[in-house]
Amino acid sequence: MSTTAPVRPSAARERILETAFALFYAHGIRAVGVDRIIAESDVAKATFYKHFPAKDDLVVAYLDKVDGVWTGQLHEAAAAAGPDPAAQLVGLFDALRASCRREGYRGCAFINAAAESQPGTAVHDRTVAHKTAVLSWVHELAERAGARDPGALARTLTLLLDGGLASGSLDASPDAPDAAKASARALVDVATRTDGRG
Amino acid sequence: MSTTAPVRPSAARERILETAFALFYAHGIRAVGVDRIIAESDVAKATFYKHFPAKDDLVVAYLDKVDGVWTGQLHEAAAAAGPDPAAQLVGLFDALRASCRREGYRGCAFINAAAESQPGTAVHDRTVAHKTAVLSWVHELAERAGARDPGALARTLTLLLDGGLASGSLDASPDAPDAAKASARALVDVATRTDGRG
DNA sequence: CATCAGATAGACAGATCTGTCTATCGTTAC
DNA sequence: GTAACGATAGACAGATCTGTCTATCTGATG
Repeated sequence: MSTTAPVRPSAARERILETAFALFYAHGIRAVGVDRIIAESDVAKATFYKHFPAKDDLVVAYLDKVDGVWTGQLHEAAAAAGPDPAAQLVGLFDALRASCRREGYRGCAFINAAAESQPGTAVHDRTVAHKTAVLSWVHELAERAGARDPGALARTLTLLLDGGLASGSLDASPDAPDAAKASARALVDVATRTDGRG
Repeated sequence: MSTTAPVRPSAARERILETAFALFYAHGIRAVGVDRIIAESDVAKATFYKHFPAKDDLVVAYLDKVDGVWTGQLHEAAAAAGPDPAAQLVGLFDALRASCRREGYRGCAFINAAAESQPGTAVHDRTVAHKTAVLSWVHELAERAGARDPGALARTLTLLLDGGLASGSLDASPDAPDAAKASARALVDVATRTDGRG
């Protein structure tokens, strides 16, 4: 029993973060007060402010958590497409489809957070950092796929991805992710063709 | 002088809407209180609530205004590309580039509003209505361009557009709109090619 | 047993938010 | 001139928000 003691990142903190994860995403950041998070995570107010001195600290931690989850899904979807980098560039769009189909889907948490924050703040910076990381990961994939212009291909694919994420919650029809994937396939194909007909 | 009397949509109302337009877009909807709008538009509180019984009514009017402006820019950019519908489908992306370059650009007002509202509310519905209208306009253009699958092409192009709008404010580099336009050209080309090689 | 860190409950302060209400002032129309 | 209307200034209510603080409890470690 005492074996797992050293690794205990505070159950209360974990509960707060879990509650914030659900509430911030479902209702927006400003719409959810710390009082509600405190109540729903069964935590004392002093405990909350001990772990997160200000609400924005919690928001950044929330974005860190979303980053971990979403990046993981992206990588898994890419890996599931097999070893070929070009196929992975297409396969990652399966993560988009899965997300959009999820109950309570409400768009990209980062774009949403950016909509509620100002440039120069820690929250906004965290959003930019996430988008930059995704772009550079796709870029690397595009390079390994042998794209003629990996930068342009990566840019286009992330645009499609962001568009799908953003409009996925504004659109009843579920064909947006499919359209995104189909276009991604066409664009990857054109960008990696070697016969010069691209 | 009495000639223009019948058409006087209240100067105070216009001032309120103008102020809301600037503040809501720059700071987000929840971040701007009605008190601030009242103060900066030099209007009495009773006047404000006479024209907009609740804040949400002003938000919807704000989105109406944005819709008018943005749709106009979109149509103008398309028209500037000439009479060919296929060229217009590509040309409309010039509106994206112009928007992203504008000082104080902070993404798509509709996506931002959706991030701060709940499905089922008037504000959220207004956002969906805008996106639907843009999609059907692009769809019509795609049909006139003779696309094999106008629905798929329209969907893809609006995804690119939304992606550009959403990430335009999260990205220091200004090449996103150019990449979107280049991809749009490639996709339109493939979708309207008649030699069956698409 | 003693100590100390982390958690708890909740009062409190100060700001801010939406929305209501009263009382007054000009201007226009009849 | 007078009635009606739009606008003004600003007090007010009631809720909610972030953040602080005190006092107490619990459980593990020395």
